[in-house]
Amino acid sequence: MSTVDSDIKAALVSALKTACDAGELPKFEMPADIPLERPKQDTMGDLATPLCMQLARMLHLAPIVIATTVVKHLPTLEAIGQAEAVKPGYINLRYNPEWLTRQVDAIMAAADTFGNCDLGNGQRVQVEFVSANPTGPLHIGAARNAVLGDAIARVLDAAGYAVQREYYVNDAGSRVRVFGETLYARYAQALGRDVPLPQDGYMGQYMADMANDIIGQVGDKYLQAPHDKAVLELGAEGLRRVVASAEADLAFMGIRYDRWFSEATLYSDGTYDRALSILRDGNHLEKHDGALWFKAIELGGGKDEVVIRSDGTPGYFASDIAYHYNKFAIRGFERVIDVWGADHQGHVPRMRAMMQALGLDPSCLTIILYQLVTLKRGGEVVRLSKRTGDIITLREVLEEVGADAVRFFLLARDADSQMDFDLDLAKEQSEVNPVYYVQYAHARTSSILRFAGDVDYSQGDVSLLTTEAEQALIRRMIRLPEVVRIAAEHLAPHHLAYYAQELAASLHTFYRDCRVVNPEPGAEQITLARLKLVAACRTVLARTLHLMGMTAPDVM
RNA sequence: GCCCCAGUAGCUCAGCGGAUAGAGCAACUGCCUUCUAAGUAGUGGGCCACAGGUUCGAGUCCUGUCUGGGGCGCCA
Repeated sequence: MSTVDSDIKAALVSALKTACDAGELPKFEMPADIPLERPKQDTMGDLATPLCMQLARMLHLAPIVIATTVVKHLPTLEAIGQAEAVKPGYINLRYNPEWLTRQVDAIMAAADTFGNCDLGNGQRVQVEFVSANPTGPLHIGAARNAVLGDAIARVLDAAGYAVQREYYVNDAGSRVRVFGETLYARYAQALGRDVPLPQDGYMGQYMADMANDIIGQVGDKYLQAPHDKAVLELGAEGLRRVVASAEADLAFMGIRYDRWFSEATLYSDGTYDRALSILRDGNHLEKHDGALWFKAIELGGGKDEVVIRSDGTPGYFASDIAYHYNKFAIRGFERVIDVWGADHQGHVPRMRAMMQALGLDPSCLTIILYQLVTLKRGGEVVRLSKRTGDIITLREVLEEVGADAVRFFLLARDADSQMDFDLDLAKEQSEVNPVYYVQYAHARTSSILRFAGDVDYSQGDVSLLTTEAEQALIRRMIRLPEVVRIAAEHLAPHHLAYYAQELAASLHTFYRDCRVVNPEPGAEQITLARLKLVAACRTVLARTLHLMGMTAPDVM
């Protein structure tokens, strides 16, 4: 489908050359890329190129003169029915209606693969997302990360990349120790011991709940063990539970990972030592103030960063070094995408410096930063404090508003855009909620096909689809490949949300203007053609929804 | 103080250097004996924060200013 664009570009180049050879245009160097865009208004056509305005200066000719000449020599193309040179110097192109309607058959043939492209060429890319500290249930802040990361993975998959989804489990840091201490304290308290919570411990009620749960299963055996051993084992047990609950929460919104990667293994399998020795050999490490530092400044990393603290324990950055060394040098990913909240934005320059110091290409690592979400309820900001344990969990929100609504709302904005997430609005099942608007369109197509019964419309003649509404709908449908391509190139799945609404709008307009199942005599053929159109549209809607990780309901 | 992100219709936001800047909601006016009205047609609404610059062409790129958010820990 996207070959149409390249055919058009080739045809434009060919027209330019013909005009040159005929002496109608002066000789000049062909531009490397031919710009092709969607006109702002439908009346202008389906595609347009401002090419001639760019050439005007070089050729010392008015853009409109060049455009007229190019149009004159434009070879005929199957997809293009009309080419026109207009005012400032655009060439506007209009699809050939017969070609357009044939795309319905093409979509039916492509089915679930419609919209895919081979942009990625099978390149191995890893998307690492969420990766929240496993010290408590996922809270709502993780939702945007989850939705964004998963949609990026889905889009890249559709764009022909070999995608691996990964969750990085921070099971090695000092916070895990504190987590174990907290759990131990709650455990002991529940068994009647007066053990204080650690400084900086986790205050949430969930820790006490977890302690009780563990007691229910294994009793007081950890009280018998030596303190350090108990903390360690209890911490590990708690961690297992927290990770399992994260996995369950994410699965609840349709997100599955290929791998849950343990930070601790970086230290046990030698990766950490290897990565660090590379930095040492490259003279990127320096000891002062009792700590070992990564010299990021000299590589443009903003500020130097502690690798090993003065107490001898490795900091989070030590793990990051080893982890990214593992991703590229050991597992061989050609490209890695990390999805981070904007509050980690200061680390990005250091990550680039680190890549360089490890002898890796910094451009192979893309860090997607998303702005933080303000949670609202009926227009009121909902304040959260993780410190006091006063959190809103992802699970609560999923159960309250539903996974589809959470996904759509958090996906419908550019990652760079700060946004409010209004729980009451997301929950509202009315016209103010675009989630239902889009899903309703899909349900409507299903409903029409249901109503039609067992009719075999596979031989429907799509060339009968000549009305404005029918053709407008097809125009929208065939845009999906382009939307996927753009979303993949920019790692910006929000384009899907806008496209979904446009496609739904076209379907609804078509529904109003065109009776599909028409029992009147003589309407048999148009009924079959329209049923095929509806089926194709249903495919495109479902595909779009699935790329966003949403369900496509048949009944609403 | 320095760094990052944003500032576009009353509100929430799209807008891959190109044409008369778009969508949803809100407001107003219409449309259900018809396959789902969770729908649809129309109207009004804009110095694209501000000031310079680059360009044939700037909401889009550059510089500065203002406003909002985030960051600048031997936390992650």
